[in-house]
Amino acid sequence: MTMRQQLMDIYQRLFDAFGPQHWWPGQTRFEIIVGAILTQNTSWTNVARAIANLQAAGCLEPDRLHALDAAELEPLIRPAGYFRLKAKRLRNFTQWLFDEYGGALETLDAVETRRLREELLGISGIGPETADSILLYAMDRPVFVVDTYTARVAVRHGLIEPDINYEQLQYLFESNLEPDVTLFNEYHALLVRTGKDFCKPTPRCPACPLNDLPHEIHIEST
DNA sequence: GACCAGGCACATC
DNA sequence: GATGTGCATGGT
Repeated sequence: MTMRQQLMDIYQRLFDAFGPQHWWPGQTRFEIIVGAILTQNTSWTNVARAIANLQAAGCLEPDRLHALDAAELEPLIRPAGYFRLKAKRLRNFTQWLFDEYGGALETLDAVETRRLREELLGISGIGPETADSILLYAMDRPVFVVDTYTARVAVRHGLIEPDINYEQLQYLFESNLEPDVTLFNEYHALLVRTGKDFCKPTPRCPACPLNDLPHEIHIEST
């Protein structure tokens, strides 16, 4: 099988097993961006509480969020963990949005994807995964989002070596799949679902949809 | 009580 | 340039 066929086979198995994941869980672009920052190394259930607090406070809009100082914002996002750090990161984003784009997310539509990615990476607190999540799920750009689950599944099934970096793993998917926002959306969501349910750091993968793939290290490797 | 969760920046060697 | 560490809450 070619790499493309392997990647599509994995996708098909996961989709057949789990069905559509309906990502991103958020109503507006700004809510998606806020969620992308808050979910850094944090489970979504915790993030959902923080977002509910922001919603209740009427602060899920760039101007309202930006108007808050740290003493007001930190308690609202406390359930998401790293709350002092993430309060700064949210503010770094809104500061950039107002400084460079007048606070209007729609103006980002005119910016070319590579350039927008570089600009996002220039914001302190936004790394590759957060930037790509924003690009794919908030900006509808065909960018493949890589995360720890992506790497874990790919390594366990022998698609890559363990020491591959973020951009290399991203390139593996982007160079072998059509640049399709819907496909990238669902694929990443399915990989996260697989990671949550089966591909734990401690390898125990009963009933994983990928169990009978031709691999040697699905269970044994890290 | 240990481990994990949809990372990232910064220090240190 | 690789490797280590702090950040923090909540579920299993």
